[in-house]
Amino acid sequence: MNPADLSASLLAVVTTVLAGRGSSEPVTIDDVSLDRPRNRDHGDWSSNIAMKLAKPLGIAPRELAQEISDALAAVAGVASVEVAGPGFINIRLDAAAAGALAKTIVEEDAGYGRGDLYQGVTMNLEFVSANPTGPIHIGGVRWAAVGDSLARIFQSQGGIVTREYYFNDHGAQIDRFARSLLASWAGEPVPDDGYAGDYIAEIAARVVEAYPGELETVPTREEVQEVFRAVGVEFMFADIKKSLHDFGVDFDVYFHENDLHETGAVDHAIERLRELGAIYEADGATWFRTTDFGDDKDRVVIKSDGEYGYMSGDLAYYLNKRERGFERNLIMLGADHHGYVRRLMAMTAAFGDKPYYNLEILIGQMVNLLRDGKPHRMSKRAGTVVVLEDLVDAVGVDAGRYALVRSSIDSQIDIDLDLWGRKTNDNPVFYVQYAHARTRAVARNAATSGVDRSVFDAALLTHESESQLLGILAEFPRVVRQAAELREPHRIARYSEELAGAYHRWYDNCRVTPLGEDPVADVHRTRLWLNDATGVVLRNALGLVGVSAPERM
RNA sequence: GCGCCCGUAGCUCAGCGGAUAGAGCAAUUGACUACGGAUCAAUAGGCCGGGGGUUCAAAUCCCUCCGGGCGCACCA
Repeated sequence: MNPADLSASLLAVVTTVLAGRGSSEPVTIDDVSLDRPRNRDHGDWSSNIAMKLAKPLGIAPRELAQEISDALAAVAGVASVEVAGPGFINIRLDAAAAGALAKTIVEEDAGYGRGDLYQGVTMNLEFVSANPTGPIHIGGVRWAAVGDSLARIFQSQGGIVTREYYFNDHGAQIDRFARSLLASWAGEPVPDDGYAGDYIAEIAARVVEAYPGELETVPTREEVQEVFRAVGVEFMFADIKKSLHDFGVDFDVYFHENDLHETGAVDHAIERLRELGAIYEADGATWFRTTDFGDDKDRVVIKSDGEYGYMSGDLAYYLNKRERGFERNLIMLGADHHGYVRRLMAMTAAFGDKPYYNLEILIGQMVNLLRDGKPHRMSKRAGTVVVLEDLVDAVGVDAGRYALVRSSIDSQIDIDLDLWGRKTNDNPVFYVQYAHARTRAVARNAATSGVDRSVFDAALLTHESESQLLGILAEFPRVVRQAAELREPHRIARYSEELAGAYHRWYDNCRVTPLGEDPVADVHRTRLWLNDATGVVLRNALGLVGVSAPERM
């Protein structure tokens, strides 16, 4: 008896009760929501369906609740049902029905928690997309952790996911980068609009190293700058890729903006909009009438000097993704880009697509890194650069990813490098990882002591801490689904902490291996199933946030 | 001025209409000749920024004010 079964039973009961009252009120599985009450006195599961339906039916909530309750009590696996408060229906399962889940989980193993929310849906997740003009700053790193986790979650819901990195090798920022490299090489000061930072000198030196003694022979300064541009970008980009890879994030597609221009995709996109009547000329420029689709001002796509406006690349890129067959396109940006949402949604609508469906923009708030309680400034342009490697050096991949993924992207977060670098119990990631390592240690001890999984009798899982643990294990598939629907990986992380806590409490109360000379009994064998089930779910949960589940720590 | 996000325990943060608002850390007190003490048990700590409204029920939804962060180009 898992929550889905119980929901189905409840729905059947409610439908019958309503029919008996001559009501044709339509009720679906989504209406009969079941909650796990905080307070254990309120049962294993609780439903507010009676309070929701009472009003339209004109019945007293408690009266309706009682009727549903009486019918539900007869369902197999349900130990008791009572009506409480204003009309809550509190359900208690018998131990065997609740405990059966432990076996199910062990058998489903990596499959437990998967769902079919996005079965067969093609999804493109674009994130990080930092320009190769410097190291990735912490905002990009947040998305590396969260975006990759989202990808894993969508995949676990059957989505066909492409992780994509859009990189701008076309615009003026790259020009500035190239000029900065050139200036560094020539021993000149940083150009006014150039990039500072030690990495510029480093990259310049590597370019020189790649062409020993040759740069001096290049006739014009422009040509030298071209070398720095082409080779410098390549080096920078290779560094970025490697940093991300070391962080456990690999992309399926690295998309170059240049390709859009070279293949004429930009003109193609503008022509398409022109056919749709969304383009006009004014003040010598070409405009996209985004205000027809909810934007607050129209946007330039070809400037009066003949150059493409910034948005033209976005138009072409979006069309390109659609032409590549992606149904759902998600773009993850920092809070400093939230102003783009409206115009991109206008674009989506102008192309005849569905805003917030075919295209979604996720906005992540800023991250502050603290060291010794003092903020680190993060800007490629300023001297103090905090890069992915710094984070990994300070706290490691697991703690870094976990710290970034355990908070809602709507919240600005402060990450204390000292705290997250600590390998002690004030670091939540270790609390969870330790719980997993402990399930493995218990399993090893069980094997040594002759406890195996040859017997499973769920009715023996009667301890309060076992019922708590089972309740939390049962919730995992819903948590994953919800994380997918809401694009909120932090729910998985928080869930894993809750599960780890319940496991530690269970461990404290219920032994898997018998004490001393006590004989191995069925209760020990059955508990081993529960222990292993917890290990499976912790591993699956950590996997979804890209954090390792160690066998030992 | 307009727009997006945030304001919950000392700190970092959960809580997409439900019952007595939670976790971790920090504080205080306990538990190891018991499967790993990186653990557990207990205590203490809150006008959920203020004020209105909707609802049987609001931290949650709506309005408004205050406070903080980030944006509002023919720059990318």
